[in-house]
Amino acid sequence: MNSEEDVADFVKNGHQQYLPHISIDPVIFGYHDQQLKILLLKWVGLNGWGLPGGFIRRREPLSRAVHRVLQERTGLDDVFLQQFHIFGDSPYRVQGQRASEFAEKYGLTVDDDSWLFERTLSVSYFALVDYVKVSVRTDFFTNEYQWCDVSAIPPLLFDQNEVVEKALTTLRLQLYHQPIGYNLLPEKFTLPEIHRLYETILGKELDQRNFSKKLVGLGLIRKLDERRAIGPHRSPFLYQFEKEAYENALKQGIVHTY
Amino acid sequence: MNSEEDVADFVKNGHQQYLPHISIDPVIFGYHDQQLKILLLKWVGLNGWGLPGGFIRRREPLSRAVHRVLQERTGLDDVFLQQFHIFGDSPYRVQGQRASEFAEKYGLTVDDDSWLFERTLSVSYFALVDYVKVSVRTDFFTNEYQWCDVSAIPPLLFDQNEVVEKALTTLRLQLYHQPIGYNLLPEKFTLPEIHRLYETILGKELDQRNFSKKLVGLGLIRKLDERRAIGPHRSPFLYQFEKEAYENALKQGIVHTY
DNA sequence: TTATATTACGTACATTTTACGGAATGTTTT
DNA sequence: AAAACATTCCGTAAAATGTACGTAATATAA
Repeated sequence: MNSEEDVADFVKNGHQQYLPHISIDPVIFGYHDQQLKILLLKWVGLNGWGLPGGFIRRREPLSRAVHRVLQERTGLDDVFLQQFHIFGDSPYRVQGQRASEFAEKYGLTVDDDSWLFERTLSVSYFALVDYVKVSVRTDFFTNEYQWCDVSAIPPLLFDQNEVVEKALTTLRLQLYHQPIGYNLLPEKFTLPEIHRLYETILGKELDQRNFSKKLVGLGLIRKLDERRAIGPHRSPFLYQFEKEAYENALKQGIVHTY
Repeated sequence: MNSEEDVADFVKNGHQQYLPHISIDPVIFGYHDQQLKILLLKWVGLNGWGLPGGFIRRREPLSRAVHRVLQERTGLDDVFLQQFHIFGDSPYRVQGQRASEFAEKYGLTVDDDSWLFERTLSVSYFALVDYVKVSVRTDFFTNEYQWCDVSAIPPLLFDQNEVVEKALTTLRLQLYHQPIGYNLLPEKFTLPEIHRLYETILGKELDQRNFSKKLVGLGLIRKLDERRAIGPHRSPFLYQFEKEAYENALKQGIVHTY
C-alpha cells in the first residue's frame, strides 16, 4: 500500500476488509552477534516510534493474521510467534486518536469517525528473528525503521513501552519452556552459539558447563557426532533441537511444574 | 436487560454502546467443600451451554469491563481476575453466527448483518470464587445456569471447551505465583483449608507438611498466634495472606525463575 | 614447536524438593 | 476421670536439582 489512492481508500473503507478496534502489534526481537534488539517503525501520522502493527482480516484466523503481519514487515515465514497479552486499559486505548492531526500531515481528508482512529485494543505477540536476515518494509504510514537495542528503547507511542517490557519479561520466562530460538539458530548449531543467545536474551552470564547440562537434561537439544570448523580454535560439536520435545513444547510448554 | 424491547434494541443498536467483534468470556471457577466447578449458562438463542459473556463498552478500559461482566453475573466485586488468552482461530470465531436461527427462537426480527452475529474474538480471563456465596443472574439470553464440575464439562458452544481447558491449565500453573485464592478464603484461614483448596485445584494430593513449608517459605502466608475452634478436634492455627507479597505478585508474579 | 583462543568435561557443595512417622490437642463417649 | 477418636502439628533424612569452579583438549597461526 503505497499510492495515495490506496491509502485514502484504506482510511475510508478499511473496516470493510479488516476488523476495527483490534490491532496486532508484534514485538519483533532481533538477535545477532550477542545483541538483542527490537524492530521499531517511525509512524509518520503519529509522529513517533512504535511497534509494527496490522489488522485482522474479516475472515482470517487470528494466528494467521499475525503471521501475515510479520511476513509483510519482514518477509519471514514460519516464525515462532507467541501471544502474550491483550492490552486495552491505557487511556490511549480507551479514547482513540484524533483524525484531524493525521489528516493534516498527509493532506488527506479524513472523517473524524474513521474506523482507523477509533479506540483500538492491541493483541500482542512476540517473535525472535535474526535481524541481519530481515529486510524490513516500510510503507505509507511508516517512513523509517530501526533495530533498537532493548537496553535503550526510546519513549514509544501509546502504551507500547509497557508492551515491550512485558514482551521481554515473557520472552525470558519462557526461554526454557517454549521453542523460542527455533527459527533463529541454524538447524545444526554449536553450544557456544546457543549459549551466547541465551545469555544475551537473559542479559546475564550463564555458566557454560551448567548451561549445556541443563538444556540437554531438559531434552531440548541433542549432541551430534559432528563438529564445525571455526578457524583457529578447537572445533565445537554440533547440536540439534530435539524435534519432538519442541513440538510438545509448542503445545504445552516443556517444563510442567504442577 | 430483560424486557423484549431492551433486547431488540440491544441486538439492533448495541454496537453504539459496545465494541463489536470482541467479547469477554470469563471462566469462573467456583470452589467449595473440595469441589471445583465452573459456571455455565444455557444460551437460549444458541441452544447450548457456554461461558458467561459480555461486551466492552466503547470507553471502558478492558480490565474494568471484565470486572463489570463478572459483577453483573455474580454480584461479586474485587475478585482477582487473570487474563490468559485471546481466542480467534476457531472456525466459529472466524465465520460468525447466523442471525436467522436466533431470530426465530425469539420471534424477533434481526438483520443478518447485526453486530451481534458477526465474528467475535474472545478475550479470556479466569477467576476463582466461592460458588455458594454467588447468586447467579441469568437474563434474556440465558435462561438457566449450572455450576459444573471441572471433571465433567459437557460439550460447550464454539471453541469454549478449549477455552476452559486452557483456563484450568493456567490456573494450575499460576497457583503458586498469583494471588489466586485471595478472595476465596476468609481473611484468616487454617492450613487445612488452604491445603484442601490447593489439592482440589491441582487435582492431586499434596503432602501436608511440605505444603505448609512451601507456602510459608514462598512468603505467601503468615502464621498467626490465634486458633480457630473447629468442634471435636484440635484447634488449628490461623494464617493470613502476606499482603505485600501478594500485591507484588499481582504485578509481577511471586516466583521469578530467570 | 609454541602460543593463543577456544571448546569440553567432571566433581564437590549448597539448595530445594520429596518422603515419611509420631506426638499433641479438643471433643465425645464410657 | 479416662479412653477413644479425628484431626492438627512438627522435624529429619534422602533424593534431586542447581551452582560453583579448574583443567585438559584442540585447531590454527606464529
